[in-house]
Amino acid sequence: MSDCSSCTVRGRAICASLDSAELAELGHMGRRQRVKAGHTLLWEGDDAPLIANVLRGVLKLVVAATDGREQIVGIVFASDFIGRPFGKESPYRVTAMTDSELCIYNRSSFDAFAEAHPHLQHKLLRRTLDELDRARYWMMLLGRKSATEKVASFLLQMAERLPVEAGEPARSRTAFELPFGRQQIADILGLTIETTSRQLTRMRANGLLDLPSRREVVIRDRRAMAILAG
Amino acid sequence: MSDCSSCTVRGRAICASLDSAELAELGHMGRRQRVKAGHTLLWEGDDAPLIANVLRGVLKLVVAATDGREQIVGIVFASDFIGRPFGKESPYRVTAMTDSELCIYNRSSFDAFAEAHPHLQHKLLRRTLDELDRARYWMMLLGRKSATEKVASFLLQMAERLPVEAGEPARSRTAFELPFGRQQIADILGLTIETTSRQLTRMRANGLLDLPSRREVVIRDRRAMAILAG
DNA sequence: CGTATCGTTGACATTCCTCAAGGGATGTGG
DNA sequence: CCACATCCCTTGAGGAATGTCAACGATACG
Repeated sequence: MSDCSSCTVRGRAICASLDSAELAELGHMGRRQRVKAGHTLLWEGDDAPLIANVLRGVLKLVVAATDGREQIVGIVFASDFIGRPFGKESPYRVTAMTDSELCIYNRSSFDAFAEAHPHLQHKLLRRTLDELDRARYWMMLLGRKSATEKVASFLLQMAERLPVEAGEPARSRTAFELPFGRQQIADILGLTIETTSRQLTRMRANGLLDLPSRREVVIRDRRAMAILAG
Repeated sequence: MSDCSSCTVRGRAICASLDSAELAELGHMGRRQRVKAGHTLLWEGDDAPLIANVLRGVLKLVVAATDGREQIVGIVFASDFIGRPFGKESPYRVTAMTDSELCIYNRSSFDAFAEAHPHLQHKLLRRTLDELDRARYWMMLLGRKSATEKVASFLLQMAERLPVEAGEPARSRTAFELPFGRQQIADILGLTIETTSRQLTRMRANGLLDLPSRREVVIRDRRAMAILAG
């Protein structure tokens, strides 16, 4: 992998902190890999031997209870990174939700490289802080919001966070295609698939939404949706 | 504040990464401050003008919904740090739960110092990664566990994380005093105070617990508790 | 066209929350 | 030292929200 300079996420990923010499060095250590939707990269309790940048696709981070109940604890988009730098085992499973393309590094090499490149660590730190804020907001949603509020919050957040395809305005977007099905929405919100489905059906009945196909969503009344989100 | 070398959390806080010259420089920037239980240091939406190390005491990070429902999204113990380095507003309220002692820095000075001291950023990064893992585990608890499982998990985690007083073995501890009341336990677990109380009462009735006083807990059957925790 | 997967809907069960009352500890003033 | 107030916790009864189980419908795919 030598063409980091033409990378699709160059400028957005943590590598943006590197100059071209450093980039060449890092590029030498990494390899590009495609993974199919459904493929699991890292298992819960694994020694987490890899760090990766996401070039394309959407992945989920999953924590499972002993009896199989699952909670999605993070969603990873293009330009985000995956893995647990500095030697701890992965506390969650990482699974691709769509066909994805990654830029993978051996963890120990990556760690060593990071130690030697403070700018990279700085980027990592900022990203991790942002991710922590997001996780904490989500804790409030999981602990304190009703099913309706959860679904409304989820849709609004997806409208903002979902990667924009070719030349749409990012903020005002109101129609989008979710990269996941009902069960996965339920696993994100800490609900059952049935409750999730009923909430969506009701929102459609109330004219807040259109659901043109299984995974497409059109928010018709953003204002009302924001009120529902609590 | 000049006696960082004799600091109670020297060696455990992020400052452990600094040599004595650097420590002196940082010590120059900071000031010690005591805060009373109940005092709020940082408000949700604040510009988060400070970074602090906790020398003593326990603080909570709280996210509130628009209507006042509260979720505790983090608990901060001695040697942990508070605040949002690198310029974002605080997404949560920070309130002392016990009388506490802090070592406070102006954020912009701290940021500048951190930029110049990669070791410090490295420590910050490691801590933030650990905290993120903890937050994500808690997301699973909030989204997928029952009231009983939540309370049991909470007690076990407190037995491990609560600071140890004078010369007790850290791991095997089974009796401890919680630094918070029932309402705050409820706010940590995403439950109501009544449900929390009922769970504790039931565990006591089943011989899993003793509750010698309002805030004291003695785990009598750790094994059974671990099973209840799911 | 048939089959598998996913989503929706309904009936019912359960958990947890809400509202209300009472109990126990702690602190204060008399 | 006692009476009283306050705060926090516990307990109970009833209800609402969500989960469970089951059947059916729709969509995608071979």
